[in-house]
Amino acid sequence: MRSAGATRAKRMDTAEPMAGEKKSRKASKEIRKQQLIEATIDSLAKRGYAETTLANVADGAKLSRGIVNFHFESKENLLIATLQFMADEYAQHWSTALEKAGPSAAERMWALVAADFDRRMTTKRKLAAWCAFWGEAKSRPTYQALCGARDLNYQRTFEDLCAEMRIEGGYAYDAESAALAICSSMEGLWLRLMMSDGLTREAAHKAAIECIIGFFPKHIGREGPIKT
Amino acid sequence: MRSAGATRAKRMDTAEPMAGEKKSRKASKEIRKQQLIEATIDSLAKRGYAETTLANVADGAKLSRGIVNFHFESKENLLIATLQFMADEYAQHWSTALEKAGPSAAERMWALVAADFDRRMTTKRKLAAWCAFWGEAKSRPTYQALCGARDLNYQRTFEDLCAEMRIEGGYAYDAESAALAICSSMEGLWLRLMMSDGLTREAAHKAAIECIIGFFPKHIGREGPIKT
DNA sequence: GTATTTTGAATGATCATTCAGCAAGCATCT
DNA sequence: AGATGCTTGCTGAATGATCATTCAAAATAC
Repeated sequence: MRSAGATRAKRMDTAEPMAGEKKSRKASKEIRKQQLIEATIDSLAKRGYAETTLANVADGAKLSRGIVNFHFESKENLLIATLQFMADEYAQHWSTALEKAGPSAAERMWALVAADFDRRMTTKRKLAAWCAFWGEAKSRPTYQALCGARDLNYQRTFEDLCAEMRIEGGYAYDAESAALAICSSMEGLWLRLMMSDGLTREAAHKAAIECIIGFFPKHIGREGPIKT
Repeated sequence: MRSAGATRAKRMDTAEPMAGEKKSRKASKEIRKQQLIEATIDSLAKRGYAETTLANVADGAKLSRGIVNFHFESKENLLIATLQFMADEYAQHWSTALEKAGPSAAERMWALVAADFDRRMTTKRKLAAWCAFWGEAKSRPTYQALCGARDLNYQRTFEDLCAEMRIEGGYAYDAESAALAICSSMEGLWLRLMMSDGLTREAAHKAAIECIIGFFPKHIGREGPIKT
């Protein structure tokens, strides 16, 4: 194990220049928390939920054993904070993509799908961490709530887009079913990206695009949203 | 805890009539193993993977603490046997559905999708158990292999059906992407069935049907495969 | 009778949590 | 500037709880 001095030196290298007096302390605390969350994601990806121990996390962060309980009070709190972080990051990511997209429903849906298969989101590491939480969500209300909140806005946004295109295109199905099928498909593709080594991010993205083309053939083509 | 006598009496009620002398012993062993596997699925569904202990399983089966190690040697063996059992059952289920289906690709696909949302397969109990294993599959090669084997034949069958209809209908996409999108969608729907209380089996099945209609509009309609 | 199955207490390993003590940052005083 | 004391952050050994596994003895089947 590394000495405390080395660790601290490293932190000071990477941390901000410490302008204010109170700020530097607070920043340090947040940075340390984030460091532990990243180490938790690493361990979840490497060892899975059941085999992730506080010792693993601490070792991964190159810190001592008691550190997690000092910053998070308990293992459960650490895991909740980790899931919270991933959920926030995910929401932030697709929200930003939506803002940057064009005004039409087709453009917005295309952007949402692209965001879901963005290289930054589909790391094996993050997919595995998501999946670890999914596996435990059934029996843990807190995880279920956080995983569910991930969807709630996303799915509603998706439903609105589906409804808009449905009316424009005169499609026969109902918007809820379409949104459900498409969102589920993307989640299932995430699952497979994580599980099998044979599937690439690009192939998964392509499959998702075929899926939305199936639902909105007048609005979306293989090359992108269809301009009218 | 119940007495051993009561348990055994119950087993003899439900077990086969015990014809041969050697056979009855062997049967008893298999029955006891199955009983423990069922208790494991119960515990996975109720408590999740991480919190499932051998004591839970034994209590659930109304048997004593050491029983699992006697029949399965280790906790790991029990879990592998449980996953194996679920995988076999699943494969058996869709294979049977496929055999019973009509000869056309559309009929066969309709039957496969219906099988996936059959009441017997989409119990919260079983979905939760599947999901518990998915969550650990990333870091456990044995689980990964068993979960993957689940797909291998299924997906290949699906790809063949997609390819057949694609040629008949002159659809523009490639069969692999279509099969991937549809299979993933169904897996994602399973995930959601397990997670959220708001989604019903029927709604999930409907969404899956809309998905395949999108891919094969000339072959499949909302009421079933389209006869030509 | 012997062989098989089951029990449940004992064992030892793993792990989360605690906490007394150490180190570093920071302000105040000389 | 250097010394002093206070606060915050961190360490790692100790603690106690949980749990898989073992096994001697008991129960049951044959």
